[in-house]
Amino acid sequence: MKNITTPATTVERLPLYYRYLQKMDSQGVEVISSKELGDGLGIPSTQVRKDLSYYGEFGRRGVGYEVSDLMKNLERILGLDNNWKVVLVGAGNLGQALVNYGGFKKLGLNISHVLDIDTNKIKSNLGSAEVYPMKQLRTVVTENDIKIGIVAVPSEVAQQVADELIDAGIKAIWNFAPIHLRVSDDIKVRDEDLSIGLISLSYYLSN
Amino acid sequence: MKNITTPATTVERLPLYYRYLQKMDSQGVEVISSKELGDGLGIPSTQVRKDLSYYGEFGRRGVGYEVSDLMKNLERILGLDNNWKVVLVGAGNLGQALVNYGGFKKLGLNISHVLDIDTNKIKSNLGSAEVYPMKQLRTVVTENDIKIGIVAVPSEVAQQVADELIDAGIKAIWNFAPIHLRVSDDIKVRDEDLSIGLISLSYYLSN
DNA sequence: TAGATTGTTAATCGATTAACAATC
DNA sequence: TAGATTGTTAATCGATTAACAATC
Repeated sequence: MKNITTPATTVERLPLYYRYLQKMDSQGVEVISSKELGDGLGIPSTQVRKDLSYYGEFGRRGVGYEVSDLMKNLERILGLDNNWKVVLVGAGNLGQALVNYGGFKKLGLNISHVLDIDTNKIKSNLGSAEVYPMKQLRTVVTENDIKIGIVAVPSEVAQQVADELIDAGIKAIWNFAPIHLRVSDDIKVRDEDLSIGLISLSYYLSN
Repeated sequence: MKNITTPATTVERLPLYYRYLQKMDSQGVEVISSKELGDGLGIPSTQVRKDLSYYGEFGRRGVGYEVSDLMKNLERILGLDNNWKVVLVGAGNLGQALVNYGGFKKLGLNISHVLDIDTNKIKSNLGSAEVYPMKQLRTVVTENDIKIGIVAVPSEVAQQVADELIDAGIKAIWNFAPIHLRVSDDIKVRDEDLSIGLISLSYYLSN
């Protein structure tokens, strides 16, 4: 393993590997080859091996990868063993869907706190997350040492919410507002622009 | 304009251009340079020009791009003038959030029909979309000539739902289930795997 | 003409894939 | 040893960026 920078595309695939391993593990599979792993995800086996090689040598030649072992390694690599707390700002339709989305808990991630301007409007289907008014943003973030924030508010206020989150100590933002957030270099922003998916399908159907 | 295949990454950026132009247009801006457009989205001006150049020459040297003109061209390129009907399968939290997501209508796309196994469970906040039981999948798709389907059902049934949609005539699928759908080559699948976003933030915070 | 900005070429950078020695 | 599969190198492929002539 040389210390070359990992391609961004590799990072996107690691979660897929991890989740597929979870699935195989739950089915009692103990050893898996890069071919089997790749086939399950529509990814070439060469790419699976190459991706993993950025982080170490996890397999045995002639044999494959031990499922539980590779899972543990990926947990560490992806930082899932940190048990991050996550704060969600904006409890509209999308925000509520995210809180109730089952996929995160399995991954050691959970939306622990929810903020909204109108705490009354929030329906009670927010699972185990605690709900607070926007005013308490700073308190919630600092007292719980939260580093990850989700922005699910209207575009017009997204930049302001991001600024407040960063000011309170947030280091990574998952942004669902369809605007370009301006942040300093030490803050990681991940845009999840839902319109793009649907428009790109329209594009491919038309061309 | 030569006929080279357009990079997939370019297709992802076209919707961003289009939406930013809509915003500028609503603010009364009539002409915009690739620099201004790029700055608003965090994209280099060279890339903006290169992206557009795959489809034609839309600007005037020394001047820039006429906003309304470029918008019309992008509408055509993205196929937004087709006024696609879209069928959503799965009216859970996420499905409901998608139906109520305001961003699509502005783009000439709209979720016109919703399917779910349990029509009773569906709350009434599904806007103008019509709700049908799963049994009517084929009828809804064929009678309305729908080509785009959204899969927002649990992973266990996602492949089966996709198969049924394709069998009824759907050509493009927006898949929110975190599994790899197996489809023939003439079907376009766009995966929207929500876990990846959050996990990748965890990764970047840990490294 | 002087200044601005496009459209495009060529150079650079980054990601994927093929091939194969190493090794279980 | 024979068969299988990893880890890695080198070749290929694809995307971004710098530079600049064309032109308003």
